Amino acid sequence: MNLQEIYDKLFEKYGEQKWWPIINDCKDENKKKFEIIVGAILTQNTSWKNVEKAIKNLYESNLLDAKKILKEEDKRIAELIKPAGYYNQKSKKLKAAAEFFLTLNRKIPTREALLNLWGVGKETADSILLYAYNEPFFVVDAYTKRIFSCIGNELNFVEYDEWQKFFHENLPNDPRLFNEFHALIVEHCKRICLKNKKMCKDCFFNAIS
DNA sequence: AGCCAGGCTACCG
DNA sequence: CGGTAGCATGGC
Repeated sequence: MNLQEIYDKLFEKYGEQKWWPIINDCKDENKKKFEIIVGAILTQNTSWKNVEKAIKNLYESNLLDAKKILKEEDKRIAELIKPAGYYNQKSKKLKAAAEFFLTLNRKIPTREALLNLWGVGKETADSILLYAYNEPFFVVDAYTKRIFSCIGNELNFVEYDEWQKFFHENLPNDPRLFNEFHALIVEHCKRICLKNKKMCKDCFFNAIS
């Protein structure tokens, strides 16, 4: 199975995922981008359910806004994002990202600039580029590694960039496809491709790969 | 009760 | 350098 076939199977099974944004509708592109950046940071090693609560708290305190985040005290932000875990670190990360976002002045950030931000590593940088800016960067996370270590060509790259290169070289350069593909991978891993392998018997890739 | 979640940084040898 | 402890909540 090639990547396109794997994508088609997942899409057939789970359909369109519609990840972001969860609060702001599409009226204000700038706010939408910032919400996605906040989500990308808050979800680091954390279940999305908890992140949703944190984002909702920020929204209800009128803090889903770069300028307002910057002015607020770390302690207050930490309190609001508590459900997302690591709240002391993440409140600092949000401030660093808010400051960066404002200096962008509505331009698209480079991957290098994002990686220079404290609190942003490769996966978060690529998530921001792909989901907020619609730039064609394939997001590689623990789920991606788990599923592709198992199905298809049983990939076993070590470095993040090697994983990403494989997807970039074997898929059309289409951000919309990258976006949906990553979301579908996550969905399949939440339901079937578990760490404890308890659901492998129900994996529809078994019969194929 | 213990493991896991849409990682990253700092520090250690 | 490569490896790993620390960060922290909530769901199952």
